[in-house]
Amino acid sequence: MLSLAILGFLAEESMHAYELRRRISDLMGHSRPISDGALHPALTRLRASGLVERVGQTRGSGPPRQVMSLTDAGRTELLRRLAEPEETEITNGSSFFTLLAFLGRLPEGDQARVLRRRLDFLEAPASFFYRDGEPQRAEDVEDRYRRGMLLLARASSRAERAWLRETIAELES
Amino acid sequence: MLSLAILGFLAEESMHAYELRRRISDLMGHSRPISDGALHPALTRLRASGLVERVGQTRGSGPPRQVMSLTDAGRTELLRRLAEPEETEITNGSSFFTLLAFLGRLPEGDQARVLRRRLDFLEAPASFFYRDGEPQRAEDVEDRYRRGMLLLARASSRAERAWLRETIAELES
DNA sequence: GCTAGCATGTAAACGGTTACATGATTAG
DNA sequence: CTAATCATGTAACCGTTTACATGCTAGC
Repeated sequence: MLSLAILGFLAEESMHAYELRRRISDLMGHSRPISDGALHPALTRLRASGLVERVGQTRGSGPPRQVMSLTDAGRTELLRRLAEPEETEITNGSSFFTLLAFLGRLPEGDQARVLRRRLDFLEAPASFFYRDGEPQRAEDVEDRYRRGMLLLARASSRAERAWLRETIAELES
Repeated sequence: MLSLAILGFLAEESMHAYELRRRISDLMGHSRPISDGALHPALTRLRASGLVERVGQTRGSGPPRQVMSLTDAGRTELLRRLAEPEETEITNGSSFFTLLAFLGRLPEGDQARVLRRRLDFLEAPASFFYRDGEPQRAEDVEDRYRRGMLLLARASSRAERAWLRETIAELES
């Protein structure tokens, strides 16, 4: 998920690790900035796989500013990961949102295919708060907070489904 | 987060690790069941801290069925963690939802205090998609998917804030 | 002169996933 | 009889957090 965000942002333009960290934090919004202990090792792994390159701009003293860029292999890998997301990247809300942020880089047909996978998942009965095959009715949940969770989760799901249908329709027109 | 869910469910009743796993998966809904490699070590840690006890029901052969129960220390710790959640448990949506599932165990005054913390967080300008101190307008976001993310995140936030205000008002009446 | 923000990195500890290993019980 | 589900656990691997360590630059 972090590596996808790195590839995605570097596809837009080359930048320092520090700038990358700022953008990734902005994207996730809410939760606190990702740590250096996550970012730097992730970049090291991506460099080791040949997906990311870096060029040091030496300064008078101290460590040189390192500009990170995507290699051709990195660009290919980004498109592959966007076009053929793993099951958990469809299933897990925050992973899917990371994917969405860069989906515009794909050809429109591929975009629609990914959106449809997410829609199918959200429409599947197993997806949300079913009990014995029947959708659980909010009134049947005694606890106020469990009821609240159910209502909020359903409202989000409904809004996302509406947006997905609309966007798929736009892409197909 | 996993340990909180374990303490919360065991406060309702004693049960096997297997049943615990089923309930935790149901609670999180969408994403796949938590793995044994997460659950068993978590239970071992909770036992080591004296928060959970287990009693083996020996069977003819094979490993005995282990019934897990909360100790008094475990009950105290659960209430403490619910009443004084850490910043990330307020900030991170899915952590907060785990907390919510067991919030009803707290005295109502404490419940309201926790809900207000979450509401304050959601109302803070830093919370969602601000740009240079100004709320970012959806029309200004060129990319269709970034715009969608913004709209969906705002809709969820609005719904949750409404529910929080309503619930806090109910608790205070 | 100092503080906040810019900038890069390492190491230990922690917790989760995946894979492995085993066996009982229940329903078709 | 056999597949699915119930049931418990370990070990290797992986990525994240937290803490540590360093130094530049711009504004007050």
